[in-house]
This record gives sequence, C-alpha cells and structure tokens, in this order.
Amino acid sequence: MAVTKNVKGTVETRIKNPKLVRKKHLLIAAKATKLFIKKGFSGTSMRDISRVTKITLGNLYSYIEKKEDVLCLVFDLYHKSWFKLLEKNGVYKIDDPRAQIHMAVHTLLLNCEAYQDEIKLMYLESRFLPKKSLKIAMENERQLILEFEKMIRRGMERGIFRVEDPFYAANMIVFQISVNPLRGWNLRDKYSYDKLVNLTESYILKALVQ
Amino acid sequence: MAVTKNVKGTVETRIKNPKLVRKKHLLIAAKATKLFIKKGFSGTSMRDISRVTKITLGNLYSYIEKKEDVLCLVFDLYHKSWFKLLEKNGVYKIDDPRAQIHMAVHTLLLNCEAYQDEIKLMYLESRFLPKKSLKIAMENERQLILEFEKMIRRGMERGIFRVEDPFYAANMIVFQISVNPLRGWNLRDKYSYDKLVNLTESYILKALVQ
DNA sequence: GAAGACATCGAACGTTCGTTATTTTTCTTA
DNA sequence: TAAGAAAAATAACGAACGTTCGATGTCTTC
Repeated sequence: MAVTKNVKGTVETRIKNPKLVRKKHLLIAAKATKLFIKKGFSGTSMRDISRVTKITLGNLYSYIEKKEDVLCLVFDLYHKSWFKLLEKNGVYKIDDPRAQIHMAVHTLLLNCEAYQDEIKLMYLESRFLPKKSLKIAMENERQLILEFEKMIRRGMERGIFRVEDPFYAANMIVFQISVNPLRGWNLRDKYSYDKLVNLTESYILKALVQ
Repeated sequence: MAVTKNVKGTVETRIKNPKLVRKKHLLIAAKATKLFIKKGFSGTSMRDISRVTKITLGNLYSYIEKKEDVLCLVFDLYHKSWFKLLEKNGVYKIDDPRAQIHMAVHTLLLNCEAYQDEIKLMYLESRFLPKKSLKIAMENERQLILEFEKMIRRGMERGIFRVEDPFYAANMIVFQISVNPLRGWNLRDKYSYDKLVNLTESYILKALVQ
C-alpha cells in the first residue's frame, strides 16, 4: 500500500511561530472556502480574504507567498484521506463483499454530508491548483477507486457480484458518491439526506449483484 | 409537454444588421469557450476575448453589453435541447422500455463525445450565469430527467424494470451520462470512447432491471 | 460622388487587482 | 524596563481590469 501523501507543508511562510502559523492557516482556509464557493477562486480577491479573516492585507502575505497558496490551504483542510476513513470504520474487516461495499459507501456518504459545499469546491476549482498539488489530490481519489476495485473483484471471485469491468464500476461508484454535492439542487428538496443515502446505497449495489 | 425555452435573445446589441450580429455572436461564443475552459470565466478578460476573436475591445461592446453576456452566448451555443434530440432519433417510438432507455442513453452519450469540454464548462461555470439564464438552463435538464422517469415507469408497469424510486434513478442516469466529461481523466486513457459508451450503457441498465 | 447611416477603432477612464516595502506595534527575555 | 526580535499595520507600486467615448473608416443610396 502506497503511503498517502499530504498536500500540507507546501505553503511557505515568513512567520516563525509554528503554532501561530497553523492557527492562521486554518482560519484563512476556513474563511476562504466560503468565498471560493460563492465567487470562485479567480473571482475572490486577496482583499476579500483579508476582510473576512480580519488579517491585514500586508500581514496575509506573512503567511503565504501567493494567492494560489490560499487555494492549497483550502485543499489541505478538506483533503481527507478517504482510504484511512474506511480503515478506521472497520470496512476492511468485513468478510461479506456485499456488506463490505455497502459499509464503504455508507461511510463515505455520511462523511460527505457535512462537506457538500467543500467537495463541490474541490471539483470546481481543482483546475487552479498548481500542478504538483493537483497531482497529490488526484492520487488520493485514484487510491480510493483502487480500493473499490479490489472489493468488487473479491465479490466476483465469490460469485456474489457480476460486473463487466471492475475498474470502470469502481470509478462509477466513487462518482456516484459525489452525486449529492454536485447535483443536490434537484434532489435535496425532495428527499431527506438519510433517504438519499439509502437510495444511493441500494442503487450502487444493484448494479453490482448478478 | 412544456415548451423548451431558449436562452437566445437575451443578449442586446448596438449593431443593426442581424446577420452580422449572428455571425459575430457565434464567433465570440466559439472562441470564448476555449478560453473559459482553460482559465475559467472570471479568469478570462475581455482583452483575452478581443485577442482571440480579433474583434477590437471597443467593438466587442457593440455586440454585447456586459462580460456576462459572453457567458450567455456560450451557453446558447451548446444548449442543445436534449429532449428534441431524443425525439429526432426516434426514441419515443420504441416500444420495449429496455431498448428505449438503451437507445436514449446511447444517443446522448454519442452526442456528448464532441462536446466534452463544453459540457464540463457548463457544469463548472453555470454559477456565473445571471439568474434568469441559469433557470432556463436548468429547466432543460429537469425536463430530460422527467423523460427518463417516464420511460422507467413504463418499464416498471410492464414488469421489466424494478427500481426503488424512478425519479432518483432518472437523476442518476442523467448524472452518469456526464461521467465522461467530468471524470474522463481517469478513464479516457484506459478505454476507447466506444468501449466507454458500451460500459456506461450496460452499467446503467443493470441498475434498472430486476 | 456627396450624404448619412453604420461599423470599427484606439485611447482613455476610474477601479481594482496581486504584491511589496516600510513603519509601527506587540511580545519575549534578560 | 530596556533591547531586540517577531508580528501587524499602513501605504503604495505597477499592471490589468471592465467599460465608455469620440474619432475614423466603410458601406449604401440617391
């Protein structure tokens, strides 16, 4: 298993106190997220960020080097290691492939709920990340897909799943998990989130079993 | 069946000759699309648009009123009426619901191929549309979902499909059709487009049949 | 070919942008 | 509490932004 790299540590700073840096970086990322969601990365100015963080424009540049860095900080903040989340919830201990995938999807969906806007943001604004950070962010997702592919293959060997192409199916599953952040506008007012989770789970599983 | 409204006609111009307006609007939209894809709407300047269209900055404003109008022109250009596309391809004449949905998905997927970037663009930049235009754009998609819901219900009545919630399933199908533009980076180099179309079709159908 | 409508152009407007350099305040430590 | 380091605040830079305007060029029509 490849080590999950973190985007963190890419943003250089002029401030010496590391605790202070962490605190302000967190503040900047959290506040900037809301701005980026509303106005996009290019549409948000450093002065906007200065205003909402209450950090003076000049002082902001003590904690970052370029505007781009703010976007990196945002991605750091929400860059959960999905793989680790699955491990923590005991997904890999489940023997029955059906129950295992169900649990994996369930775990990720619940985790998505609190971060809908942020996930959408990462879909919309990832293209403005510096190449290096973008690669790291995509690697995380690729790894998640790989995990699903493994689970699907296990289910196929046991004759529980029947899928034309496990890699493609794994891609679809990860894609479908992001349906709520990306397409919620049409679904949210019709279903409760619990209902949505249920529907997504069974819809995904239905496409796997034979 | 509700009439499909068009975004067109919302952009006012100072030029009198309507043929000239149409021609230049087309040029502006086509060239701006590529810029918006690369740099986003906010990241693209009027001077950028002027440069690639070879229309002087001042003259550009003879054909539009605001920068926003360029985005509207882009949406006009690629705003296919999906519903009409299905009708044109004889989807509604197909009796067998399974074959019907298969044909509908197939038609849309093939039509997507040539417009991958543009579809992605509409996902990414629709939030910068003026409210009125945004509403029209979403109405088109809502209508497509409704059509799929109808087809699914027909299949359920005949005992061919078994779906927990037809409206949700219809949403998922439309979402899955856009998998290539939105997630192609992970799939495109592994599969040919034909293969991808095949996989998507059978994956969608598998989740419908009982 | 003169007149007048139409289209195009170049230059400029006032703002706002990302970023930096310098000064002022605050904190730490002896 | 003085001294020196660290952090914050201020003000400014040049460049680029969306938009406007008046002059210039190019057609049509008689």
